[in-house]
Amino acid sequence: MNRRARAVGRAFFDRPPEVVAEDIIGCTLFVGGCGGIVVEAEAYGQRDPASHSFRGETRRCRSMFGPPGTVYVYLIHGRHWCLNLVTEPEGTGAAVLIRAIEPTHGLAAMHERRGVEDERLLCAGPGRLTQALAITGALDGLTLSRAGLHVGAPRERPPVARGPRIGISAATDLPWRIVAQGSRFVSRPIPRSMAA
DNA sequence: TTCTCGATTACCT
DNA sequence: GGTAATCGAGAAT
Repeated sequence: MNRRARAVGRAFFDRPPEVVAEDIIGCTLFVGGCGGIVVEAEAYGQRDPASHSFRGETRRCRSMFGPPGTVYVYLIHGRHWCLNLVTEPEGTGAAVLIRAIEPTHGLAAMHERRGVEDERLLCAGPGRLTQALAITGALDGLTLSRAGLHVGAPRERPPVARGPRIGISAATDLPWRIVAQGSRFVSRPIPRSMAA
């Protein structure tokens, strides 16, 4: 890529999470000169028992109830940060979890932060992605622009596949995990038997 | 105040 | 394949 993609507007996030999760596949995501192409995302909706917002607004998930385009970053298992982007309907705790990108820019910095040689393992997983991009809880609650996050519209929309979300114990029947079909940079492929 | 467990990852067998 | 690491949020007491 020789030129930055046009940034998506607030309207991009003014849609339900399952729609944003699908449309963000193929978009570019950059932070501080590092980033790449989004290849995996999950939707978390209102009244979704797998979502942090299911039990209402708490100190941790307060950012999920902010306006669409708000950044929600939380710590999981005491060591990994996970990056979410809030969608509409505003105030209901709907968001999209960015799980993996195909790294294209700032590879040296990302390799250094991750400490791995294999390019495929740089950003394949929510915790790996945030480590590679140096995203922490300091960004929680900020808008995309204030957080220094740049989401760009895709040049072309890749074919996607849907399947059940990973690592949850509730609402496992919803096919709200979206991946770029055939990408080797996803955290794990969707089993053919579970594809929706 | 204490206890339990998690939208994960890396390392070990 | 199994499991330790590690710590904060939320539930339970």
